[in-house]
Amino acid sequence: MGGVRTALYNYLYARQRGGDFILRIEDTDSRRFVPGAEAYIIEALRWCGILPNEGVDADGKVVETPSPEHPHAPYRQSQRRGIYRAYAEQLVRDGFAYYAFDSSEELERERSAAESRGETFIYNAASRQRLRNSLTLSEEETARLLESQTDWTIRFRMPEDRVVKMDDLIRGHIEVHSSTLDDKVLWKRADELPTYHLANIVDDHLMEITEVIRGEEWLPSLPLHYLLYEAFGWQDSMPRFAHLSLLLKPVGNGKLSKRDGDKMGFPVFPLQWTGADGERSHGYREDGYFPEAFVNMLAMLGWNPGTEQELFSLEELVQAFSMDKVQKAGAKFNPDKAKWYNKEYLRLKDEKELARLFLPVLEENGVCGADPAYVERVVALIKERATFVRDFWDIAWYLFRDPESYDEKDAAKFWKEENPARALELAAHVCSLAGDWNKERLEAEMEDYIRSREWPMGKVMNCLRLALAGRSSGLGIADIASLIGPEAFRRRIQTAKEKLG
RNA sequence: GGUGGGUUCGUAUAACGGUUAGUACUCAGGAUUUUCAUUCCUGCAAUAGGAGUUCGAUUCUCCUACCCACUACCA
Repeated sequence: MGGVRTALYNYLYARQRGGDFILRIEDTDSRRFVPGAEAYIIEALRWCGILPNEGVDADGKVVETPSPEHPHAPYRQSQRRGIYRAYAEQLVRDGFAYYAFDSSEELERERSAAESRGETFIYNAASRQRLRNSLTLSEEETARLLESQTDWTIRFRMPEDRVVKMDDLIRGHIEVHSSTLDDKVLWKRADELPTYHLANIVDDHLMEITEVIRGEEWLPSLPLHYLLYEAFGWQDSMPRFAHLSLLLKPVGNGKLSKRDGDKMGFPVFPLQWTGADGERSHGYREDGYFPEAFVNMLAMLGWNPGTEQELFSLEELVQAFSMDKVQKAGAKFNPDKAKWYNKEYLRLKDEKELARLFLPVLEENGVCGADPAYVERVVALIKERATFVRDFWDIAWYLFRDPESYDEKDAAKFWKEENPARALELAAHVCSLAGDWNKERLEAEMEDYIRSREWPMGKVMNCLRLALAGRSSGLGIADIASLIGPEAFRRRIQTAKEKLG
């Protein structure tokens, strides 16, 4: 959800300003490769209608070289691995980076040693002079190690005493002192791949990125990114940054996690996702949410239009979106509001579309070959009672099949005294009516019949509903009768007479 | 621990330094209805705490508290 929201804000911002929304896959950690993840992202964006107009192809085709449709190809960093090393070495040459030969074990030792002293180990100006790197080793030794070892890295040489001044589109001006930052690894010899920081800056530059809208977890890296643009001499074309607050769990503290959804019964993924462990997580799509509702809900989580309008189409969002209305604080996700949005969108849909979506649900429940026109009439009557299309069945199953049993509580409450007899008499009268069985006429006839006899309307009607629908709650009797028609009406009355007595 | 970010009803949010602090969701009542649902009406409920600036602070400044993120050869 958080990822979709970030993508959405990027999309809205880009489209509003006539820019391009580019999908780039940042897969520089070979150990964390997840099969199917990229295809999942593409499909999720497509379901949401948040379409990148440049980037990896939707069909997963591998684009190797730039072309008019793919001016900045390739778009997977794993396919771009060849370009990063030269940039990293340029920084070494210019004195902004250096080769580091410390093994993970050595660094681990440093960390635990610092911890036992109640301090935190930090690889920067304060410690790099006593560690094994090209700044402390001789030129010959460095050359030898570069040649003989395969696990060295290139680290950024964080300035010792600088105040890094930054601007964020959402948070305004921010300052951080460089002494609190560390010498981040930029490139790893072991897998010939850059880390996020290097790859991101190089690619953003090469791809002519003008705005970076990303999650708040990146804010602490922003000074490093500023310094990298500076070291490359690209500060004039540096993109503008906006750091979005996180999506928080509905109750308690902390960011939204997969667990929260499982526990409270709401999806946290746009689409159903099956992890490597075979565990399946719910998706908004599979749970019956409309993509428009999902997107609308996400848009309003951390942004507001400044008006009281709550329902926005994607196009309206493109028009209305503005970065200065984006909230700085994290937003707790509210599953009830998500449902409310779906309900609103459901009633906005026309009957034809809803009937089409209802058909498979009917088939699942053994109703095959339903007449589309009939289903449309049903849907028109019940759509305001539902949140999801799948609710239709619970609401209106008795418009497709005869009840086989009767709710015991309802029967005990209504099927007593002289009311059943009256209901049956009324039913007989209705059956005797010749001509058109339309709702208005049936309603008027029944009302007249009951009123002229001074019967209790509710009690009699509920007996009829019990006979027709198997329970006392539901649609109006005239609605039910006009829909199921005289034949089914007679049959159900007869069955009720036999079964309920 | 350090650094950075954040803080208005339970939740999402609104409010040129001047409002009875508004709206939506949820919840509770009521009206309408042949029941249920819808719809409509009403209600509950908030500026984290403390200083300061000001005639006046939700809004500006500082301190405190609390929350979050980061602090990897992950992104």
